[in-house]
Amino acid sequence: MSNRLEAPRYATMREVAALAGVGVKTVSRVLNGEPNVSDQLRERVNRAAAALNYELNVYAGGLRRAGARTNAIGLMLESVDNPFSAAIHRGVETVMRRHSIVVLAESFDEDPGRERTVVKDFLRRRVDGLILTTVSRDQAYLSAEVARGTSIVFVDRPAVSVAFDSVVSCNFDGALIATRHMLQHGHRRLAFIGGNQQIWTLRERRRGFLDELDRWNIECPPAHDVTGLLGEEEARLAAHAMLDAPDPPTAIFPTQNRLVVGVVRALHERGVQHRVAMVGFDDVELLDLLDPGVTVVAQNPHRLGELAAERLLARMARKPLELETLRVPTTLVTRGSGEIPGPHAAEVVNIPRPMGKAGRPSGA
Amino acid sequence: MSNRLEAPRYATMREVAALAGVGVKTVSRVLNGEPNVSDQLRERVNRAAAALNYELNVYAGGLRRAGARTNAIGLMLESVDNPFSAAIHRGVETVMRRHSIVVLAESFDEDPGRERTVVKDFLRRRVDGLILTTVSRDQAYLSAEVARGTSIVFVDRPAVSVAFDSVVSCNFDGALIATRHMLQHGHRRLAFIGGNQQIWTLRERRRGFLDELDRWNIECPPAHDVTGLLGEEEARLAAHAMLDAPDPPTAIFPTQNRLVVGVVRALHERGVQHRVAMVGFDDVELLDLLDPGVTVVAQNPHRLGELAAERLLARMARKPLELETLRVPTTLVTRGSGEIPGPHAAEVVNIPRPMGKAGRPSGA
DNA sequence: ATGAAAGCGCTAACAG
DNA sequence: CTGTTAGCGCTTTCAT
Repeated sequence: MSNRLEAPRYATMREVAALAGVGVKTVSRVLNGEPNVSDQLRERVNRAAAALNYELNVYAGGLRRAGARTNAIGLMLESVDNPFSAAIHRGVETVMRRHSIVVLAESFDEDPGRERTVVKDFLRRRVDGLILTTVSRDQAYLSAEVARGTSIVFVDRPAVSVAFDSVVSCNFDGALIATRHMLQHGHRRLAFIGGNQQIWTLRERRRGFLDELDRWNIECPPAHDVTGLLGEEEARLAAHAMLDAPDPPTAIFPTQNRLVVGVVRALHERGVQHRVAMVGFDDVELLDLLDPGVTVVAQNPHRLGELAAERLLARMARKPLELETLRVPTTLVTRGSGEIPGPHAAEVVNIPRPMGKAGRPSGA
Repeated sequence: MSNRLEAPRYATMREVAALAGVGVKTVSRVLNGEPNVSDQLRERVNRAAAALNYELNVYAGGLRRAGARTNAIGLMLESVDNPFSAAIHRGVETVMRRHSIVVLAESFDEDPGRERTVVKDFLRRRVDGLILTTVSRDQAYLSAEVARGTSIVFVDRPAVSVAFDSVVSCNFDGALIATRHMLQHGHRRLAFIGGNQQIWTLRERRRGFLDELDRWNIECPPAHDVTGLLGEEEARLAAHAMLDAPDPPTAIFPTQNRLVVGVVRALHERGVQHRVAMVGFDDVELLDLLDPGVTVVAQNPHRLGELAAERLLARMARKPLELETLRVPTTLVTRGSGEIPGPHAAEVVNIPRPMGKAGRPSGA
């Protein structure tokens, strides 16, 4: 007696064919916009489909179709919720939409365990390609995919153990420029504030920081080289701790959007935002309206997403391309906090030339 | 001679069965964790599957399985890129992950045309349910889905023409409280800054604003009741225009995250952020660190997402539930900008009691 | 405990 | 131009 259906009931092509009084293949032709159907039948089929509220089943079709494409790709991000990830997501979506490809996005929260689960899930859904941000040191679990011919592009962080295309920001360069900027403004006691050392971007940024200090023959004491911070709150506390300790830094370099916010908070809480300089890595909305405005090295996550998507499409089309790591430039955006003069501001003209180790002239 | 495959090549169950020397059904049993397989065969199958790098094809299975579920839901958002939408997305994902359900998120950019495309796309992929944010006045295109038994929940904005469950914020209440807050601080010339009037949330917020003004017997001149603004930049310009005109508002009420940022910018550009009051609708990161801090009515988009997801799961499970609109409270967060005293601050005790029209005592 | 056969909804490959 | 048949990869059904 009960008419309650346990699951939504979709009409089938066979039912549409029956109602229209035609063969199934004719229905398939009409609904897929194929040629060789008379206007009359076309009309009848459309009418029947509408009457039955028919919707094509893309997966049933794909099953039979040669080289079965699902017209879906998998996108693994740190978190769909993080503005940086979300911008990548939008960039990917924008490009994929032009090709009627759907984006399956999943957060993996920097958890290597979840990383495998998510990828496995994508594969079981037979996505046509993968765009991945990862933390795993060991990406051997992907080598099977290489053999199979799955198209994969890494975004934000390059692949480690296997050779895939990658699209990344110029992390090293950005960090180096930020560091030089602080040095040129007379700072010598700089502090590095960073996240998980497992993450490639962090290591690159730290390398840029230390390299530049090295060129200036400056040591960074361990107390001013803090990594492993998990978020805004930890960065805030770390900044407070540093500034409470003897010989505090005169300039701070937080190297991730969440950490930038944490450090800004600490400086404002102590009311030293006009005395202690800072340059952040990653731009965050409203940073320009703070007093002082916060100088940052800005990335272009939307562009990262677009490029990764375009690269993936090329791979999926089996274009013969060399393996490549595309690098998206970073930009120093000066707003005040990074231009607060340090104790050595007067000596600026006398600093070692920032080129080559130990002050050697470039090209020597 | 060429071995280059045009598409990734996945091993089939049949191949695994052949290699393991068993029947296909046995492979199916093992790989789906079904009982009634001897340890010996189980072991052999797993070995063969690993050797062939086999991955289950969820869609092929679902085709035959009764009540075929895809374990995917469709989530339509304004933009995956908008922090508000992204927080909803994360809330939905968090809940769905616990049920091994994947979220297919798509941006529709407040475009009614795209709205239909996206929903159609979801249906063709046979998602198990839909969580939708919409602009369309006419949602008749969904009535077919009701008939079919598709589970649908609306989030952020309720369904208009058809009866579905909805999960929304207390927009009216929030706007009313924000308005009262400004009035109680001595402001009488308030300005409303809003987006697309098509959008329900905007209309609710405007209604809350005008209702409260009405209780205080205050008129809002058309020049101070601006809607249809498309983003940060338009809001910024609108605020500038208002403040340039005669009889400028002494307090401004931008009613959306993008618009809040635009107005804040305008106030800072003119250097009047300490003279002109403002209360925003929607919280935005770093608003608390501005000078003055920006008072807002905060929503809880993550919670909206969680509730919508839970409701959808209940619907998908065919639980017998009444149609319902769940309301998530909004919170006034005072930070300074909303507490700037207005010209009538001294009269605060003499204002009409803010209850009932025309100052009538409540309950009369 | 195991597997052969049928069939999910669709399209490829052929007839007519 | 139109329709029939087979079969995509899997699970159901039902023997063994």
